[in-house]
Amino acid sequence: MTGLRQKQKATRSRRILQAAAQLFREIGYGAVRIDDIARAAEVSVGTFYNYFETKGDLLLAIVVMEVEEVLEQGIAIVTDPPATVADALSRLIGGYYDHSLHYLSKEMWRTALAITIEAPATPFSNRFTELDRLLAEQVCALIMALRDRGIARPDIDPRAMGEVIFNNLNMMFIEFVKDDSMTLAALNAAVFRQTAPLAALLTR
Amino acid sequence: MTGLRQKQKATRSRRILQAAAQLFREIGYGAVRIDDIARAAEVSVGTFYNYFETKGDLLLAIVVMEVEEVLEQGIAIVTDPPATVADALSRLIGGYYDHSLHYLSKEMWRTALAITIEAPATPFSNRFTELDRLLAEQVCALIMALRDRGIARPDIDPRAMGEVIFNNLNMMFIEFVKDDSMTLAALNAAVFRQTAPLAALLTR
DNA sequence: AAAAATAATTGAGTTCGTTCATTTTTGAAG
DNA sequence: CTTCAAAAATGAACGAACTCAATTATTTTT
Repeated sequence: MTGLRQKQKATRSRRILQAAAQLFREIGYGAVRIDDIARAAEVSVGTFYNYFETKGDLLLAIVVMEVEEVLEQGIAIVTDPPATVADALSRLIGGYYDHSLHYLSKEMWRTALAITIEAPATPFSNRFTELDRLLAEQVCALIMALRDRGIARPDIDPRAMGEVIFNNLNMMFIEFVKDDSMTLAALNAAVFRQTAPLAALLTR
Repeated sequence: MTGLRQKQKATRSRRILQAAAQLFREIGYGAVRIDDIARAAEVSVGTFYNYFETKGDLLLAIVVMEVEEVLEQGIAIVTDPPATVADALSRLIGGYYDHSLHYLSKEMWRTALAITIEAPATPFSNRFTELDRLLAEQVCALIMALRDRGIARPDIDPRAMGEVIFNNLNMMFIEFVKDDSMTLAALNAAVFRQTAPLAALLTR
């Protein structure tokens, strides 16, 4: 039962997401009106709000897909990490960063990050926060893997170190999206400069 | 020349700021309309916009005053730091945190932080970003002071360490204001747990 | 197959931040 | 003291996100 309805719901949800993602990239999140999205997705404004709580929650739905891919991609590095602490961290962090502008503009990231702070209780905001936690856990898992292989010192606290390193890379990502003129290369270099001394301390 | 005008400008600016600060705390930033602020400050809505670019920029003006006090307060600790790395960091960071809710609610912080990410180019947003940089520098200065006194190891990179520790405390503060149920004690404990292992590595 | 119940769609209306053409106030010059 | 130019104040009008009462589509019941 509920065959046609469910199918229509899925179709409409997809159409709204796709239309919005394209418009956000093309003319910018701020310049897109709900009316534009509704028209492009061939639904009414009222229907839009049956599918997403707010304009911002729709943006977060798009961002969440991106972060899910990043998380997936990181698994490989944790499973089979590079041979030094500095290399392993650089690879994981660089992977996160390089993926970040694949589907999203800096403006989209700025808005998304702002929303997760300001309105942390919508469905997709919750999901985003959850994904952030999983990313932090992934960094911890990498450090634990390095310790288990004898690459990192045995007497460190992988959770504390992982969280600190993750919070640093996260904050630096915020700096990056705040500044339209900052390149990915500059971001990677800045974070490497910060993380390398820590990696040295962590090394056996 | 321009005696009365300058005086009136200062008076009005102060009245708007005070009225807004009180209303924001009493009924919440989101619930306050520009009209409420204008009425409470006895100016028109149009005049409000002669003094502040946006509602958010007014909020940032209030937040900036708070951060300026925090920065001031930190100087004493850098000048005469506690005798261990862990203590020194705890005192400085705890000082920041304990001050944070003196004039501002968590909701005000959430909105302010969101705005500095989303709209980083207004006058007070620029000032806030500048203050953030100065806070990071203060943490670096503390580590440098500890190194100079022989409390921290001489072979560390104080700038890299300071930035990482600051970014961590900043990110944790964001987590704190996102969660209305999280106490200051819980925040301090969480950051201590993260920072203490680092402090141990930094210790001579 | 018709009727009743349930779910989903719709777009005009509401709210609130922001703008701007007009009016009022202030300071300087004659 | 009067006149004039510049600065500041004003509030009605605008735009865009979001709401909700009425309508339409789908599913279930008889």
